[in-house]
Amino acid sequence: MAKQASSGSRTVRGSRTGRPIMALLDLLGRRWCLRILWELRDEPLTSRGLRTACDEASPTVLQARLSELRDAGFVELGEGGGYGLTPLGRELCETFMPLHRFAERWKKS
Amino acid sequence: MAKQASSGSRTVRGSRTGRPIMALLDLLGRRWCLRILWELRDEPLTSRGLRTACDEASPTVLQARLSELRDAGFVELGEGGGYGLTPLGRELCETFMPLHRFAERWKKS
DNA sequence: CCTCCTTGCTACACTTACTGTAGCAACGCT
DNA sequence: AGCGTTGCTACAGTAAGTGTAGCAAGGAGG
Repeated sequence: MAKQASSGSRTVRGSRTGRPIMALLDLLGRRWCLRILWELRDEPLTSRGLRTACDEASPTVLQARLSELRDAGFVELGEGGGYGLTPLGRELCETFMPLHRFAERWKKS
Repeated sequence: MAKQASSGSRTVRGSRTGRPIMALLDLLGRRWCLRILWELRDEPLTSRGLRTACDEASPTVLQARLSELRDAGFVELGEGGGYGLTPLGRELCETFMPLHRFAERWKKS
């Protein structure tokens, strides 16, 4: 799995059109990505804490997603350890908050 | 790939907790899922039109995602052909609209 | 009727992505 | 020194996605 060194030119699947929304949809559409952002929504977690929160997902993917999310500038690793959202990441997470309500209504269908 | 017959008990990865938000995050986190919803945002598309819009993604996955999205009640197949969003799906799509703006700002980082 | 084109959809071999388990070096604590 | 964390990685096995080809059904026009 190739890692992006810079956040400038993201080589993401299905979006060589240059439209940033495509790059974002692609990034968010990777496994555990949305979940990670969701679990970090209100407090930083250690890598292992995150793994627990994410239903014991494989550390391989989790680490990969965390790298991608860090490259994207949504997540950062605190000095004393533990992953947390950057201001940008928090902003993105806010966008998803309506999903919670939607999901509750959706269940009842 | 197992299809869910009912939308009642979704057996989705990483969310056997019963929390519908987890099921939703899992569903949306599958490849091309967000993109499909995005491409259908303002008009129905035929299966081939959708494929074109989705950067010539494999029809196998596209068809799989469409089945899942139909089971979830977000997408429907019109009588004269062509996939479109259901009212519920449209509602979900509205939730993502702020992403567009966010993505534009994100690009500039 | 017959061809032609489009519809939704599927088969299948190939490649990539993810899983699950184990384990690493580095740091702090007692 | 001996623990118990931390972030992170290796690697074999399995699941998921890709790419190409092609199906049956339906409509349009000859």
